[in-house]
Amino acid sequence: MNSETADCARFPPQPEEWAPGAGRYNASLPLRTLMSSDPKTHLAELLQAALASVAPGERADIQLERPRDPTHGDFASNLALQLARALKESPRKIAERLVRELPTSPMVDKAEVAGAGFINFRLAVAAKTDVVKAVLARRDDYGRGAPTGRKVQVEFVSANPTGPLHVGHGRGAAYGASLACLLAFAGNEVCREYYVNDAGRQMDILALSTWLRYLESFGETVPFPPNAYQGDYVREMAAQIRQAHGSLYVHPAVAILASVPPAPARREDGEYPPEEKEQLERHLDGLIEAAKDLLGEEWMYVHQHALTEQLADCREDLEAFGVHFDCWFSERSLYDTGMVAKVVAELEKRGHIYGQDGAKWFRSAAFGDEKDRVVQRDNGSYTYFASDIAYHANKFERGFDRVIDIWGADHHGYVARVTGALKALDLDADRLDVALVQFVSLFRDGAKVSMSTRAGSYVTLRELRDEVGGDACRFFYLLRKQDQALDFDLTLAKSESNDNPVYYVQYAHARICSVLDQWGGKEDELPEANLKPLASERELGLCGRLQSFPEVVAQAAGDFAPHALAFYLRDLAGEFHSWYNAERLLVDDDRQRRARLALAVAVRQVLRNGLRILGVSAPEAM
RNA sequence: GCCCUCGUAGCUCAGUGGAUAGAGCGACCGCCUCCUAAGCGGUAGGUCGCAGGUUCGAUUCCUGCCUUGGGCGCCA
Repeated sequence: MNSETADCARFPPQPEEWAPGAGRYNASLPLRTLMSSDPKTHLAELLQAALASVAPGERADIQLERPRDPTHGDFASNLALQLARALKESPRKIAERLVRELPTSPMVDKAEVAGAGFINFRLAVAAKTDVVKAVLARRDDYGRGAPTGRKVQVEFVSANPTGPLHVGHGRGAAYGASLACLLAFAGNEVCREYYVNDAGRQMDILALSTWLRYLESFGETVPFPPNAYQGDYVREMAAQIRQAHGSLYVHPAVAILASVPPAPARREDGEYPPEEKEQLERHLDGLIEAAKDLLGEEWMYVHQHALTEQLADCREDLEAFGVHFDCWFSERSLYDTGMVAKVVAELEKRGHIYGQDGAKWFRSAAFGDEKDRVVQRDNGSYTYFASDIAYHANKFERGFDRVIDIWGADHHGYVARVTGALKALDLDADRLDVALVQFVSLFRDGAKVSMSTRAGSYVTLRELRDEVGGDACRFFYLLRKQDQALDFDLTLAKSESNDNPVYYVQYAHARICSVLDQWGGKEDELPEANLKPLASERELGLCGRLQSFPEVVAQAAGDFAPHALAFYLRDLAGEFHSWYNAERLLVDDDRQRRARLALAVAVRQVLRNGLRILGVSAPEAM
């Protein structure tokens, strides 16, 4: 025991010693809470006690961090620096007094004042190695947060079911799935939802595209609009319909075009001036109207077929990517149940709607948006915004404590209007979080892969998975904060080499499995191993890393930041590899061998728990 | 033009109101008769965009400027 703490012999402290009546510290706190087995919590309690003694009545947010520099101990607190102003005393002096008043603890080897007034703690060896037992006891649950009782909804991907998912959707999928899993692991009840935009114009365009391809196959060729869906999957759906129903839906091309505004002359480069673009849109809408008129009830068959087909494809794609949803929520159902009309009426009742130019406008500017927005057009149809309000109102009705929307960054202009609408409806907009996912650029051999949705030349998620594999996809997507643009290096993700960070982490897991195989002993005896032999700097460092896993989980969940977990796993794997190279695990000495294997198994467990949250597999051999 | 976002090592990126700002890749020098070299050790590499301000302390917070990307439809 260090001389600075030698005079601090009152342990356990008597409550009245560190909890004066005027103090805010809870004197009735049971003593055993001072004996938290988690070192960080324990240190915070010790500091709280010292604070109550040094500065009765003073309240402070006890912060403990793990210093990067090992000479700064295992934990450091800036408590004295925080108090300097209030106490009008130098931080170092306060720190010295705090250290003097610190209750002694078997978990603390040394507490010393350093630098500007930091208090550096060095833990007793046993306090570090005990984490191995905790990990081996809780196994798959190590790091799991206590149930919060909170219901959280994460809505993500929600791509229009009008074609294959592309690499941008893949990022949203990887982020959303990992975030949902992370939030669940942190103790929340999580519902994963996909909002299906099955009511809008885009779906009509897809149905029209399919029908036009179908007609083509019968020789009834209507020039295919450049702003319709170009992909081959449209032809496939057309062929399916033809196979199932023959010529049932055929109408003469001339009859279709009769009432439709003409399209502008075709431009091979696909670049149309603004007025021609508008003309194209009018032409497309005309075709949709004509299709609806001619097909009548049968239009809905084509529409439904396209929707079902694309949704199934999308779902299959996501499942193969390890992304699952608890709920697929239909936009159309919001219209069918009258929810959209109801919510607009409700806004109207509250005086937040006014009419102008024949349309209904919501006063979103009064609720933090840049300007007011139309919710119902002059032709009586509702805007996408209207159904979005209804959808969010519905989410809140379902009783989630927290609603998280994961949107493409190009939707960021919608955040203000949606939160505005919630406020206007007297709903607690603070319960809504919108996480914006930035764009993805693919790089192959250092060169950017050009993608254009317009030209239909985008790389699909499926192609990406086929090329680099699901694990590398998930990991690479998560290696970058979601609100930052991502450069996805295909060459690196594909390389089965030491350059590839996903293999780096997985390899650590496989290595441990391999060592255990060679050991051939009984793994279930390891939790009882005596951990005394764990004493090297690397071993104790690894213990500290394992100890911080629950903190990393909690922090990452709070920040909606699964990438923090990916970085943690890379660090953990790195520390393991260093240890593995420096020291043999399968040493002759049985006691030491068991201690090391116990630590290795604990590392493997944490790698597994972390990888599972990220949706990456933990292979036993590579 | 207005709003938001970004700027950290050659490259790709973490990070934080506090101690000497980190990792991976690339470069250079080493390590397999030994538990998987998909690994490890070491060296080099920085005015944390620029200028002010708040603070005991700013790469972190605030303001301005420059820069990156995005948003500003009765589109979805």
